Amino acid sequence: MMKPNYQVVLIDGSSYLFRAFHALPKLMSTKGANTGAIKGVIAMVRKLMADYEGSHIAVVFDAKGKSFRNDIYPDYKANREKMPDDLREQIAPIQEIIRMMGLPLLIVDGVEADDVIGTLANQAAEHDMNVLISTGDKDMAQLVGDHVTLINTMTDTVMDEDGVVEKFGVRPDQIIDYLALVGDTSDNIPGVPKCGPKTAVKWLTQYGSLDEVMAHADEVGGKVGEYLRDSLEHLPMSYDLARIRLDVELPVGLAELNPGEPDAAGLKRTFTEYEFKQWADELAEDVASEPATPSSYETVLDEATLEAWVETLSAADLFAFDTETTSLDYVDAELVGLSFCIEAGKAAYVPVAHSYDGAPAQLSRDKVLRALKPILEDPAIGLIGQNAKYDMSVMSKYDIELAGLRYDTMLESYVLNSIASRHNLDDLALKYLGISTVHFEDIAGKGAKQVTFDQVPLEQAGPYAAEDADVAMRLHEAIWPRLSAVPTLKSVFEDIELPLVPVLSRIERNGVLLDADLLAEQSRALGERIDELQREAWSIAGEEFNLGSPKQLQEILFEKQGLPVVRKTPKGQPSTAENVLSELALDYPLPKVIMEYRELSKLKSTYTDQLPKQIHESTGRVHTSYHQAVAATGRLSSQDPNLQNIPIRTEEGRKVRKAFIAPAGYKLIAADYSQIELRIMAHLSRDAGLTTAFQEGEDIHRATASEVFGVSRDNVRDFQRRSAKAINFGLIYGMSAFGLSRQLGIPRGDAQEYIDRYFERYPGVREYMDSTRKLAAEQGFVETIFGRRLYLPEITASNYQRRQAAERTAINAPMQGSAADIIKRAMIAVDAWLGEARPDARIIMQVHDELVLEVREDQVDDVAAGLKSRMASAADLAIPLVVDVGVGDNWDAAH
DNA sequence: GCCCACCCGTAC
DNA sequence: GACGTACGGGTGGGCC
Repeated sequence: MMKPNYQVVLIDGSSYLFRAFHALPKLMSTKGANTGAIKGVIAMVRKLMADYEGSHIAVVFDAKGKSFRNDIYPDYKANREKMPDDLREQIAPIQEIIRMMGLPLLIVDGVEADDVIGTLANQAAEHDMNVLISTGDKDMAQLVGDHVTLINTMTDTVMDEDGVVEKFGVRPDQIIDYLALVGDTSDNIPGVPKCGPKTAVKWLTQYGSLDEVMAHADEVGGKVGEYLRDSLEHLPMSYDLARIRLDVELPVGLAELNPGEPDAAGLKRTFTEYEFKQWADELAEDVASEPATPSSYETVLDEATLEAWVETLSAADLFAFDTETTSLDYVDAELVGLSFCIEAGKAAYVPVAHSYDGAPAQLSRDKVLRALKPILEDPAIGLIGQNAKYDMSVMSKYDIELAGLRYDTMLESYVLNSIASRHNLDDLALKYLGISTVHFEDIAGKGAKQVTFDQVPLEQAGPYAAEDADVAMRLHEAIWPRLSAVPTLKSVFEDIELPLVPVLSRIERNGVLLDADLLAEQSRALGERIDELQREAWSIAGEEFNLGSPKQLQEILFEKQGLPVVRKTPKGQPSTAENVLSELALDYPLPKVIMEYRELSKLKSTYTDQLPKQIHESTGRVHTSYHQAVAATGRLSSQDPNLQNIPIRTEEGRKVRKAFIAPAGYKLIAADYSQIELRIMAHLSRDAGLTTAFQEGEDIHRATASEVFGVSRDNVRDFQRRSAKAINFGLIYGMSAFGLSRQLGIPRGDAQEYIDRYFERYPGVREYMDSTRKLAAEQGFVETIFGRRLYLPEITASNYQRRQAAERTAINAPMQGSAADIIKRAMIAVDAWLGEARPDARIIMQVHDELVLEVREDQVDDVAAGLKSRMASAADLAIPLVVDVGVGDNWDAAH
């Protein structure tokens, strides 16, 4: 597409400031300066300068302090949160750099950036000049017209008049009306309640303008019609607030908005200071910036082309690889096509099973796989994937074991910064490459209309699939240098996360055998008891209601029966949570019934009803998905079904585990780390008392109770041990006296006393906690024993609550994360040991501190011993790691 | 019927 | 509000 000629380019610096800050990864220079937003904003400005060289150009920022809109409406932007400090400190450097780049920088008191841009655009349009406004702010759509176009430089999307209609459903000249009706929570502009985008468009389409909508307010039916009539009074004000001014007084004219000579030395100094190495280097060598790599995507339909690609890939050291299939579920997924990228911009899609009407002839799947198998199974040819576990699982169905996996961009992003973003391809592409990719839903549809990939026409499927591989390649190139620059992160990636991928793929594919008949019987029994409880509850309440509805229950308990409100939910509703009910149960009959009802209906709906449905017909087993890039601390998570929250604490719940069984001739072995997080706390803090207790193999809660309550080990009472246990767990979670008092049902003062005495007896722990908080605040992250990082952007938040939450995470993450690192290392070691030498023993589950294996009976002793020793030696700590091992015909029995 | 927020509860 | 990390079911409201 030809770029129209824009004589004027106006950049909305303020809108990008916030978006860059929130959307891009937080960066910090080694001197501790936050630089993520600086880099993001400057990158965009540079790009615009390069793309529109020769135009009048200006960068506009909001002025500090209030604008004229506050005079119209004192609450304008009133509920906006204070700007985070780590963003505020980046504003001055950004503006300084823009000045040094020689760009006109406009900040006008009393008005906002929007109004300055509106005024300049208006002046330019009057002179028949074409204006490009670079902004991330949707409100600017009202300025679009013959001469004015918007571009979002973060997503590279351009919006002209048709684009506005497409995005909003109304014309640019209706945007102010639209904004007035919808309102804006972030600016605190009131609209019409319950009137969202859809309703606003409907009205404006029908009546044409806000004035006409207001004139016909009486015709609008329903609840929302009432709201509209209630809003008539303030709507003109909302319109006025949303309206960008086109006539503000400016200190400079259009003609003066020309780029001047950049201050190269200043830029070099500044870029170096903030460690924007590439930009600094460019200045030195004065190298013209490289043009973006043009993309060349190919859809492979004939043997000769396939052969050419086979040759290229065979000779490659590294290429990116992706599969397209019929399902997100790796068990059911059938291969539809494969894509490869040999270098950024150069990729191919090989379709093998597109079967829509009129699909062109494709190479047969067998033939293609036969040609590719030697490449994919060659450990010397490196592969880059994005969530490669999925591709690995799919390919294994076709008897191809991916052998050369070197990089997985999802895991690279996760290890680099686990919380900065979601780690899917589309989000990463936007974040690290600044490009908006074709989304699956764009070509396959969504909801009920979604089709499987084999039904997507090749014209769309080819570029989409090739792009996936291309983007994986580019992402790797963008992320890896940053990841490998930190040795501990590089090692977490290379020694833990990447080797874990094939292990997890195997565990998932192994699956777990369930006794469906037993679960059905449990469901039946639970159903009976649930019916009884429901009748009982109705009889006590004197009316029928839905026991599963907290809303209805709250009415019955607190309004009709007049029970005291113990605690409220965050939304201000009287809480009916378990601990509230158990308190009320002391004095009233209904809560106890509800409690049992809740317990049993949870078991039935979540477990005994649900699990049998998840058994795959093809394997007769359930196959969970372990997610490796979800939990911020480094833990795995498990989904569809979640096998990491199967009940164990109550007798009733525990029965579910009897349905997790070993096949005939096999046993289950369950091995779990004993007190691993407390042991890690002992290791990290090197507290003498704690260390000794573990070294001598004491019951740690008993030992703690003995210290805290000043009694001998033999005289620890039951409640003392229970309290000590609560303290120990609380420590891991960064607990407060309030939390402990609530947990134990004791006065807060007593809880504080326990905590004080704990720290007296274990001073090393207190020092560790203090230094961890301090270090977290200084460096902005905490680390596990193996150097995995968790960033804590809110550790310096001015909001007390948020800061406290970040501090608790800072305490918890090194322990939880180190435990995760350790069991991951153990999984890799155990998997390697089992390898091909022990085909009748396999890992089938991981539950954070526990591994479950399925082992042929005659090998149980050997495997149990090997498992135990490998888990125990997965880390070398100051105290021993203890592993408890159990064997049984089912998971319950194996404990 | 689909989507989402909310409440609640399960695990470690 | 007050103890960290997850996943998921049911309800109920809004929307199409």
